[in-house]
Amino acid sequence: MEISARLLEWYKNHHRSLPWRKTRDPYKIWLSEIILQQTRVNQGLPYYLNFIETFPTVDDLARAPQEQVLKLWQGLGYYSRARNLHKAAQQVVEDGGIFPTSYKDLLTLKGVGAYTAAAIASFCYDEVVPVVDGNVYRVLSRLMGISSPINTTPGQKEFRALATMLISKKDPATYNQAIMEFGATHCTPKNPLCNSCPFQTDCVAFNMGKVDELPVKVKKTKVKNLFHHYLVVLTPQNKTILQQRPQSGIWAGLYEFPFVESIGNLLFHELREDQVFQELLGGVRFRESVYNQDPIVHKLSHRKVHAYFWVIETETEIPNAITRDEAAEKPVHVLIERFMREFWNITKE
DNA sequence: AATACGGGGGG
DNA sequence: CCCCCAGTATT
Repeated sequence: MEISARLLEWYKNHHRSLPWRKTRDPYKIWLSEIILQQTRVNQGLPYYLNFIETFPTVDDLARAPQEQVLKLWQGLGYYSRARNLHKAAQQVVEDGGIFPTSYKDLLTLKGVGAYTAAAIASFCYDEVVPVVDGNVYRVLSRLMGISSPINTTPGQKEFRALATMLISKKDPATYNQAIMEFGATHCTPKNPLCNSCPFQTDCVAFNMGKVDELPVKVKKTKVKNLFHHYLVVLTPQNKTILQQRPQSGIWAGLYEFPFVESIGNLLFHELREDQVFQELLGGVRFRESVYNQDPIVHKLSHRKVHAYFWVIETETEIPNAITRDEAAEKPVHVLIERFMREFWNITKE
């Protein structure tokens, strides 16, 4: 039997029931695909449900304030996805509220690349274009015994060509779902279920005992250390200060407490002399206390943030200070979210 | 062709 | 600790 036919047969018996598989609404498909970029189903699912409930249509999403979109995205990571999502919704609305209906046209949407365009085009419009995601690389590299690195241009070109040959022309939508689902739940990165695999006799990697060596990836992200000394201002009226991060770079556009960045550890008197501290609190009387003596380490794939939180209780009000409730409305990254949750529970009267 | 961009889960 | 995840945009 053809590869595609066996994949479809496997999928029929083993697929999970997921909300975005019950619809052909391009808005919902698109939203789910953006959320699922570099994100596992279990992590993305609650966000998907929340978005659909808050923004039932692309029009609702397009008209929302960007900050609301970011707030709903809070905790998911890769926040440019949320900004691009919002932008793309506005693109669609400006075009009359109808999504592009071809792979080529879908690529014009912000945040929609080769994978996502193929997913929407096949799922919604039965266009015969293969999805090539992490699952597909893994399944195909093992099945065919291909050791070309999956993160180089020649390697990706090779896998794309292969995927184009294998896709079912009769049912590209289900085929694309099937190969990804097979990679996600059966041909997994670690401990794949080879003993119950419909491709066992054909799988080159299995027959050569190289399942755990494929796919091949060539990279190593080096981690950069960052030291952030956050200034948690508390005024007599129990207000605090949040500031917005720049519109580019890590955590772009999210909010956090003002902070002093350093090369390593810092004593309070050094912190106090820093320009950031002076511009924020110069001339103000306060009482300081450190919230955490040891750094709170927040690890990302390419950063390791060593965070210290200093509580600065001022004797007078500070301009631009906001209430606790107002602060809770701002989109923040996970490091700040966790601190706020702990700290506000502690200081709750 | 490389690098930046989050956060969580599995082994 | 290291790897991976329904990738994309930018340099």
